[in-house]
Amino acid sequence: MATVVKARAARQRGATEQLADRAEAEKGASLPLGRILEGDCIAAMRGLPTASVDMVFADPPYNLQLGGDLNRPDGSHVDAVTDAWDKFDSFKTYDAFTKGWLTEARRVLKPNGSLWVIGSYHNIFRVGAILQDLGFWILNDIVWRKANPMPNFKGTRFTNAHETLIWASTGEKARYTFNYRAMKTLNDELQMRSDWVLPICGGAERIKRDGSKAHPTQKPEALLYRVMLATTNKGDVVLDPFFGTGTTGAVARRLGREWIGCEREADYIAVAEERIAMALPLDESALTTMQSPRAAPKVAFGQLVETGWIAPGTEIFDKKRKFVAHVRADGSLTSGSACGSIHGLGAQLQGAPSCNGWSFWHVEHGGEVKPIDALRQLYLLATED
Amino acid sequence: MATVVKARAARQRGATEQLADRAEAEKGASLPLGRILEGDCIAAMRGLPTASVDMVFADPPYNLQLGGDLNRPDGSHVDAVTDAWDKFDSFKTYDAFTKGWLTEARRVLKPNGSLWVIGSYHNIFRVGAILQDLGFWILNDIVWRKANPMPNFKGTRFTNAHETLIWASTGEKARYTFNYRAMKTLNDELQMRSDWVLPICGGAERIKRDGSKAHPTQKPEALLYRVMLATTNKGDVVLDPFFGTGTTGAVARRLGREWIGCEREADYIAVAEERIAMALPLDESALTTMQSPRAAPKVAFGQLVETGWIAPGTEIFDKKRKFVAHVRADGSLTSGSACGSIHGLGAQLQGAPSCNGWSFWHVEHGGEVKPIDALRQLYLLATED
DNA sequence: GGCCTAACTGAATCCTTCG
DNA sequence: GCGAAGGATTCAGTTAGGC
Repeated sequence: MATVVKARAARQRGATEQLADRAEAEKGASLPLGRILEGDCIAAMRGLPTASVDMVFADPPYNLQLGGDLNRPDGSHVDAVTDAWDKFDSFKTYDAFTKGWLTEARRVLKPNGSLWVIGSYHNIFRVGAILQDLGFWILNDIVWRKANPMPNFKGTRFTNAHETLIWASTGEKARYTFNYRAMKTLNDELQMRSDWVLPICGGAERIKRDGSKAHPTQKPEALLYRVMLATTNKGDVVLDPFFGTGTTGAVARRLGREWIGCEREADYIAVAEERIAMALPLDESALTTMQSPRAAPKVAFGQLVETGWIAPGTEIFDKKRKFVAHVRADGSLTSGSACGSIHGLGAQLQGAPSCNGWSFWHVEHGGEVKPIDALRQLYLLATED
Repeated sequence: MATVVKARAARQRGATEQLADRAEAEKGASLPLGRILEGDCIAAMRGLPTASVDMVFADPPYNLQLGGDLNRPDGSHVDAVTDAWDKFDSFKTYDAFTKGWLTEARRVLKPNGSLWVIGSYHNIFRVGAILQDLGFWILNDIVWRKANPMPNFKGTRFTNAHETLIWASTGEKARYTFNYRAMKTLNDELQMRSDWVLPICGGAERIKRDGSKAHPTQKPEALLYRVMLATTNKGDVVLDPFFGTGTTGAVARRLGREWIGCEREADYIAVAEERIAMALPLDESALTTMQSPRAAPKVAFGQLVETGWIAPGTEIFDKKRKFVAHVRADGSLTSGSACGSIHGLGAQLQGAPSCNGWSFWHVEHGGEVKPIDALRQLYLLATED
């Protein structure tokens, strides 16, 4: 089904863009898809071609600046992030590091690709400001509201119960991917909001080695699932510069996306490779998602007239029958001295800046009053392959 | 009650600090308490003594950078923030402005005072980075989750459903005020989290002049109420450099805090003065409406799919197995050529006007057939706060 | 007054394609 | 790059008016 959609999309696109597609495919052949590049992520990204990936998901070090040890009220010790990779001398050092990897990420991204970064209040403000300075255009900030956060044991602050993600395109005019309909469906037919309630990663999902957690900041797969479903298409290439134990890779594989990871620590790489090998790709039918009308085949109103679904001369009207118009042979409408397309005349009569004629105009059909969009749906069903 | 706390605090502190308190009290006499300083806030703050206020609450311009007009799907026009005070040439200009007022705020704050700033993704990352650069120490970032945000009318992004507040002390070692007990009580004996669900300011609370809103971005009093209750004591001095229509002043008066405002626009000052004069100190009945109920644990079907409780591709069916469908990656269902949400497809297949998908659809789970609602209950139990 | 429905509103970086 | 035309797009809450 997804291939059908893709083929249809290709048919509707110009020859130039198809050539670009082929060029991309060839470049893709040289991309290290499904591989973890060992070493510093900036160096690793330098080896990737410019404008070659569709999305970057980054979970950089948070620069937590933790003080001494922390104990719970019962005296037990809290296992904090004390790894060397989270240590920076100063904000200046952290900023330079951030600017470095963001610059490479920007180069590697396709013009219509997008960037995701996750962080906490320790680092996210610096990351956000720097990515704006580099020319990224913020589309949303997303709050991951943790269903079960660690409490503040000392009672000195509010429970830190969320993390922040930034979603950004490469620039103001970029045409990024957003699967609006799939998100709306995922959220019980309400628009998906900028605050996401998801549990933290624990239980069976949390990877352990020798009885303790394999990585201190493993993200839940559900988070990556929503990110990828929302802002990539099947077959897209997702790059994660801070791969860790490979959550991005595991979810990408499940969702039929390609992936590339960068990681410095050999231990994490070993865990990630084993983990991704076990991730089961979903089959085609499960991967199909609800499509926006934007992606559906276009039906012009004139087509319904030509094929006899609506006869020329038919009277059509708005829901309250405040306005009445007649259909002409070319699919245009007349109402008194005014005329125009279904959209244009609807807007004109209402004095509105725009109007969706498909839902505005109604017609009597089989004894019932229906919006003309209902006829379009019937037409589509009847002419389906 | 608050005085008791204060007395205890005084007893526990040294003689030097008590002297400092007395010095502060004398300085306080010269502070323009309960007054709105007209003009630019940086200039106004320069007239205030160093280390003289206990808290700064700032709601600076967000630098929204809006494009053209926006209309709702019904054709109505969205009344946007187009005021001159929100216009900046560039990020550089905005940063300089931000650094200017934050520097003065820092000087005016007492060593153990704290700073609050509210913003959106347009500006908050810049504000956060700059205040860190100035030496402020972030204590929490707080997410105001709007119960009723404006939707994204064009379906191009996630609904921007929150704003972010930063709470910071003057430095890492500062002994800031945090009324832990009061917050826990306000939150039904659970620690107050970093995400607050509150309605936007509307209805009777929204101040109008000549039938239209007096200020485009009036904040709800409930927000200020929680901020002040959490991080100031009775009698503390609260400074608001962007006073607007005086929400900070009105809440300060009600809660027995002193306040100082800065505001450039004479129109806003007039509104604020009238408003604060009418604010009744400690209106207990209003207090109850301030306590928002905890976010209703609403779970969308898609969330069960994302979190792996129901895998994409899973077969689900009605009780009599008359209808069978398969789950897709976005939480939609397919059955033959039909597809839709759990509710929509259920209705469609039965030819019914509506259907409760949660009780209609069943799934095999642990060898038993259960309605999917049972899985939702399990999920809720597992992720409960 | 009470109930029902229509109209209105909110810090918003809010379309796409073709000529 | 720009203008014109096609056509896709909303949620929770309050207020006002009709009956």
